[in-house]
Amino acid sequence: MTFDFDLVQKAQDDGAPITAMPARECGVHGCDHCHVRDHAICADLDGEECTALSRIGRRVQLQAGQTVMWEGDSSTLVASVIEGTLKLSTHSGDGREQIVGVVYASDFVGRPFGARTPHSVTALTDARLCLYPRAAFDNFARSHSRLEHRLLQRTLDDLDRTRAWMLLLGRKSAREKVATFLLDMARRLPTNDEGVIELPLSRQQIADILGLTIETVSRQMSDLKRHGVIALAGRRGVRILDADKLEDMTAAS
Amino acid sequence: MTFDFDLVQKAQDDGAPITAMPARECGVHGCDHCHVRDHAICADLDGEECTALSRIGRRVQLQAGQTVMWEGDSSTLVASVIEGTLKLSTHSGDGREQIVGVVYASDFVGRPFGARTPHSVTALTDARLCLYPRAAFDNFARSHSRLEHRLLQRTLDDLDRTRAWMLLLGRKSAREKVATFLLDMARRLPTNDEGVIELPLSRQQIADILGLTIETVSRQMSDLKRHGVIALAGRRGVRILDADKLEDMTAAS
DNA sequence: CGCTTGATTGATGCCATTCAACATGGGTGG
DNA sequence: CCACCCATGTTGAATGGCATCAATCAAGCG
Repeated sequence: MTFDFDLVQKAQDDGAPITAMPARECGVHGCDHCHVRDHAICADLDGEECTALSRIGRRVQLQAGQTVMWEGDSSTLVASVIEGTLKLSTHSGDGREQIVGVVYASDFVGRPFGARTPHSVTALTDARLCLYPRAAFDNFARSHSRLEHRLLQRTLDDLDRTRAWMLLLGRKSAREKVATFLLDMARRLPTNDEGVIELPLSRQQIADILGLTIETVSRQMSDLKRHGVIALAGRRGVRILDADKLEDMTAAS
Repeated sequence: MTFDFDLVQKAQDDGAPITAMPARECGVHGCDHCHVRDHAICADLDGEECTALSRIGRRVQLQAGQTVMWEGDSSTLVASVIEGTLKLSTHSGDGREQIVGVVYASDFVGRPFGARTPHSVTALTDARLCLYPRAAFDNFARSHSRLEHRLLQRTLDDLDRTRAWMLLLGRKSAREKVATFLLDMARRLPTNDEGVIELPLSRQQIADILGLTIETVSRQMSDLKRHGVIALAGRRGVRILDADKLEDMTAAS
C-alpha cells in the first residue's frame, strides 16, 4: 500500500490558475486529543481501532480556497473534517456552478467504495482534515462494521438533507430560498455576543447554493433588512431580528 | 416484535380523497424465483440468510397511484421494489410538490435507521414490493454486514445521483432540463420494437421532477418535436430521433 | 492614495409562469 | 360502434420574477 497524497498538491485558489500549493502536512497526531473524536465517523471505534485508523491517514491543513478533490477525478482520497467549512460543488459543461453540499467539523467527505469523485471539494475557510487514501479506508471500513454502520447513518442523513434541498431548488422563490438559507445557517453556525452570525460564504457562493445570481441574493437580503427581519454587519455578518417572520417566509413543509 | 402493515392501508389514489384501499397481500414467496434476487440489496446474502430475511417481510401488490409511505410519518416500513416504478416526493407548506427520486425494480425505498420517513413513496405504475417492518429490518441489517454494505453502496449511489440532479434544478434552463430528462429515461427504460419509450410519468409528474410547470414541459416537448429531435406517440410515448442533438442540449458536464 | 475585489443598486429584457381557451384521446354507456 | 364525457395535454397571450448588463459604493491593501 503506497501513500499517495499528490492530488492535494493540485489545490488552488478558487478560480485562479493552478498553482502548486501543497496542503500543509501537520504531522501525525493520535486521536486522544482530537476535537471531533466523538462526533466523526470514528466515534464508535475503541482506542485501539482508532489508532489503527489514524495510522492509515494523516492530518492536513487547508487554506480557504484550496480544492482537495476534483469532480470527475478518480476517487483516491476520503477525509474527515476536523475543523473549518468546505463546499461540495458540481459544474455544467459551460461552467455554471451548483453547490451540492456544505460540510462542517466532524463531517465526512469523498467517495468511498466508488471509482469517481462525483463533485469537487473546496475549503471555504481555513480547514484541517484527517485524510485517508481511499483504498486503505475502504478496506478498513469493510472489516470494521461499526465504522461502516456510522458511515451509512451519515450517508442516509446526507441524502435526506439533500432531497429536502431539492424542494428549495425546484419549487421555491428567491425570497423563500434566501429565508430558508439564513435560518439554516443560524441553526448550524455559532452566534457571537452581539447576536451576529458570521457566514462562511460569499454572496456568489450563497447564489451557487440557492440556484440564484449574486444580484438577486443581494436584493433579497436588502429587502429583508428594509423590512426589519435581519440586520447586516459588514460583508458576511447577519443578525436575525425576527426569526418568526423569517420562518414564515420559508414555505417550509 | 409485532408486524404492523397498517400504514399501507392508508394507500390512496393520488390526490383523491382517502379511501380505505388495502395493499393486496400476495402471500409469502421464497426468494428462489424472485426476479430481483441478484440485483436488490439481498443479492449478497446466501440462501439461508435470504430465507431468514424473507420471513421478516412479505410481498405486497400496489396499484398505480397508491401511496405506501407518507412524508413526515414515523418510519415503520422499508421495502425492496420487485416490479414497477415509484416516485419519492416532498411538499412545501402550501402544497407545491417536488419529486426527489424515481425508483425502479430492485431499488430500495424507505428510511432505515431513522425515526421519520423524509418523503412520500407513491406507485406510478402497478408495482410489487417486498415490504419489511423497519425495526426488524434494522436488526437484521445490523447483524448482516454484507447486507448493510450493499445498502451503503446503494445509498452512496443515490446520493451521487441526487446531487447531480441539483445541478439541473438550480442551474439548467427548461430546454436543458427536458433534454436531460428524456435521455435519462431512455437509459433506464426499455424501448419497444418501434423505438418508442413508454414514460411512466404524466406531464405533471415530469414537471414535478424538473421543477417546471406542466405547460413549460409541454411546450419544450413540442419544440423538440418541431425540430425533429423527438417524435411523440400518444400521451406517454416518446421516440428519440436524434440522440446526439439531444445530448448537446443537456449542458452536461 | 489609487487599485482591486466584493457587494449593492438601477435599468432593461427575457424566459418561465400564469391564466385561459382549445384539442385529444381513452373510457363508458346507449 | 359511435356519441359523449372527463381527464390530460397543447397552444396562445399577458404578466412578472429573476437574470443580465452596467454603474456605483464600500473595504482592504500595497
